[in-house]
Amino acid sequence: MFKFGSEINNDDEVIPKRSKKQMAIVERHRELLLIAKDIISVEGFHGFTMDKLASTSGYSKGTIYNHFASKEDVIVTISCEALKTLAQMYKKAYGFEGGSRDKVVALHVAYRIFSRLEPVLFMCVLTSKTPWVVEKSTSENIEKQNLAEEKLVEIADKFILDAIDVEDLTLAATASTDALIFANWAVAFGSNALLNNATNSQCIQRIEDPYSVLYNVNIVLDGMNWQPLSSRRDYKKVWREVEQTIFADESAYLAQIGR
Amino acid sequence: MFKFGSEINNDDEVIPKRSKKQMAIVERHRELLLIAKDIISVEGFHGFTMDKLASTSGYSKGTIYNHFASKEDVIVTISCEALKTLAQMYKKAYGFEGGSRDKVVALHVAYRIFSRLEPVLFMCVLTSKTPWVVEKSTSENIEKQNLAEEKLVEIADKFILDAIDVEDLTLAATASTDALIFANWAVAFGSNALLNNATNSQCIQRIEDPYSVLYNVNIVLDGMNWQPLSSRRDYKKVWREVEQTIFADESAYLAQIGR
DNA sequence: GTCATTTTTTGACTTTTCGTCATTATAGGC
DNA sequence: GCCTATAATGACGAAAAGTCAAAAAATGAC
Repeated sequence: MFKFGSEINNDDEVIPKRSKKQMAIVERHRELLLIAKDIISVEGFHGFTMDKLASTSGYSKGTIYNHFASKEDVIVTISCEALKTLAQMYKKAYGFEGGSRDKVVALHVAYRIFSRLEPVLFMCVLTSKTPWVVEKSTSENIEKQNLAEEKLVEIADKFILDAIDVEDLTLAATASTDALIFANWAVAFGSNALLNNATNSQCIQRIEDPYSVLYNVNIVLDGMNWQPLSSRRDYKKVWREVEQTIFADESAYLAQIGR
Repeated sequence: MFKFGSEINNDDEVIPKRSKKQMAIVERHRELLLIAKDIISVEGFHGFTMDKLASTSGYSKGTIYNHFASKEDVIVTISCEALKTLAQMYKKAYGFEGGSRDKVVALHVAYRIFSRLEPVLFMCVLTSKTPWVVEKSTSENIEKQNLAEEKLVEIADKFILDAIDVEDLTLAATASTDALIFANWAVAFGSNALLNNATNSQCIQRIEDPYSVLYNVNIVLDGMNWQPLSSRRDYKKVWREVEQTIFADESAYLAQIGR
């Protein structure tokens, strides 16, 4: 469904001239990430070993280690690509026809769909934030991940600036757009992380509502006084509309595999 | 500062009769967890090995494995104890003299202080939610962790029920207390996880406000329409008051070590 | 096309650490 | 003081991470 590092024709990725050989290396890099993802999804993080990655891909261990500094580095790299994929989905959400708040809802739909569509990628992002992984990755890779994260923040920024522009949202003197992004990010990250992982928690089982993320999002956006408030507009409908228009393929696929 | 599993005289822990030998085992269990925490805090999750735990504690490897099924099991057990410690802090927060919303602020102060005071414990909770760890722990231990989590939820429930009682908060027909707990939990979990881990994120660096968690909490509580709204009461002051009264010792300690 | 040079690949090897288990030690009842 | 159940030990096997000298392949000058 998603291709790692597929070079979408957007201005924010400068593609340097590469020799045929270097192209092959880049190609293999992608291939390896894809295989790694598959192994993780079938055998878990522990079942995923560098030996397995080597034997499954058909390359030798040394070659694998030419691409990645460590096993953990593979995880961080996957997380980077995941963030790039997410960025694409955010851009798509930005294109949703609707009010400024509708668009933010679309953004959260994108995040939720992503987390269900690619649980392994989502887990990689989560796991990459863990010292267990950070401790063993190269600083360059961590840097790359931060950059990818920053791009995501930039996109999120546009949603907020637009809302301020059309006066659906007023920035309090004390708050920055960063603070608002942070609030959205925190609630989305927290909600999705808990929903995807703490599924054996009684509290979360009791909710079992497909719109529980939306409830939290509504609370946060109402709290920001982002117009129109949830009492005056049916955001469940908006959520569904987003699912059925710009993310129709993804939603259909999710429904089909029953997730 | 905190003792693992210190048997506080509360009704929710039944202490069965134990022989002297069994007492010694329980005692050692605590000792081992404390040592494990120290190793992790100094050498990280990778520097923490079962051999090191054995040699540092002076016990043999076999004995260590009598206590814990695996390395990951140690993490989950620490996380359990962390949740119990947190529960104590939540109870303390519940005792804060003030309105229902003041108390919730106290609850979030507790969470924030805990995450700064015991970053390793906090990381263990986060890491325990990761498949990397879950995959390798015994199901009993995971069950224990869920139970500990559920107790936390029970305490949180009281804050909300009280607020409904005094009509500071009205439960919408669609929402359950679980949903409200989930919203608070998600924002607290997300905010603290991101603040503690994504410190190299530009977006988060730009915030650098000690009250950024409070901003998010205010947004969420305002969004729930929890009275009095943040526009009508200075919750920064409440936050400070909580820090300086019921968590005075912890705050002083944090200030002292500059964290 | 060929040879020299650079780059890449390989997989055997070392190291590390997890987890096991047969053996040894100990505590406590009689 | 003896006996049995329980716990402790650490040598050992297995698994996986990570390394590196040697082999192979690509490149480019002539």
